[in-house]
Amino acid sequence: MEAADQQDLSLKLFVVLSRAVQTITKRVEEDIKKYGLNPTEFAVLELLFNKGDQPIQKIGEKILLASSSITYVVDKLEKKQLLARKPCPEDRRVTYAVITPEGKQLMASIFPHHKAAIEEIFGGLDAEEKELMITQLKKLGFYAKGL
Amino acid sequence: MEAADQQDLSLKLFVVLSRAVQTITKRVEEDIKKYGLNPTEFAVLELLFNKGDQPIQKIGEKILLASSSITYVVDKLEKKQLLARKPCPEDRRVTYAVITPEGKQLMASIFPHHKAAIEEIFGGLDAEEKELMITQLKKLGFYAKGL
DNA sequence: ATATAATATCTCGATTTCGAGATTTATTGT
DNA sequence: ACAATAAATCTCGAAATCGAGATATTATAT
Repeated sequence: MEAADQQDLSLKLFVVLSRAVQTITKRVEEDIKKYGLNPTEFAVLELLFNKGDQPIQKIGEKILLASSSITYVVDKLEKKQLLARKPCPEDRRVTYAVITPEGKQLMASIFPHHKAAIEEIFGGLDAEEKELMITQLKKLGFYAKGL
Repeated sequence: MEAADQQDLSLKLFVVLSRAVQTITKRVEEDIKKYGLNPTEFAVLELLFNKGDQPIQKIGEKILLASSSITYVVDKLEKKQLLARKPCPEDRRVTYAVITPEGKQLMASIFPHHKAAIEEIFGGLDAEEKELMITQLKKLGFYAKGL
């Protein structure tokens, strides 16, 4: 194949990928908004809910957010009483974000609906197609990351 | 397959998809930043460069940006002399965004590098795999949009 | 013909995110 | 032990985006 055609194919994939993700993300955000949270707040709570308490620093790494942004989101969730800050005794530079009982309760009531919503949004593909896409996306992401 | 497993699979696909796109987007944005533009500015200029002059309204539809945000971006590009506003004589509600010679020159010098950068970023898949992924993503996006 | 609807753009205030740099604490090298 | 370096968090100002609503113009329905 010509090099120019290859480039056009990659460009097209990039466009289609961006479009699909924008559409899907919009749907997911609509779903999350129903629960009174924005996507970032939800991501933080989901992390704490499913993976346990985290140093504030780690949250930023996991959900790819700048440290200053994390401070902002954690402040908001703290005001909403959905999480609390807890100083780390071993390393006094570190502060843990700890999900509160209210936060747990909220997530426990939200998460099943959230999963069902995503299942619906991804209904365009069957199980086998999803498996394959996961494999291919991992390959793609892995390669892009290593550049 | 159990319904719960299906949900887990969709959730996993959502996570992998989001991650891959975040990684890829970050690479592409790094590339664009080199040219002194942010992703939105680039998207607007690319649209005008490749598809010709557009009513401001249309730009928002194409790149999925709120009208107030379009005004902001067009203002910035106008200040940079990369585009100009031109009133539409037939419909006086409409203002066209018109790429300037400087804008064209910039895009002409940027676009080949941009395409090459994307080709490199998507190097993890061969042509056949890209074709398939395009097909599947379209299916996914089409379905999600129709919900 | 005229009132009503719709459309295109813009303004304004609020939200979210970022980057640079400050502060505090821990680790490392000498 | 001490200085230099690294790490975690926060503050601050700027940038980008949004939604609600204002304004001007066009289209529609009576």
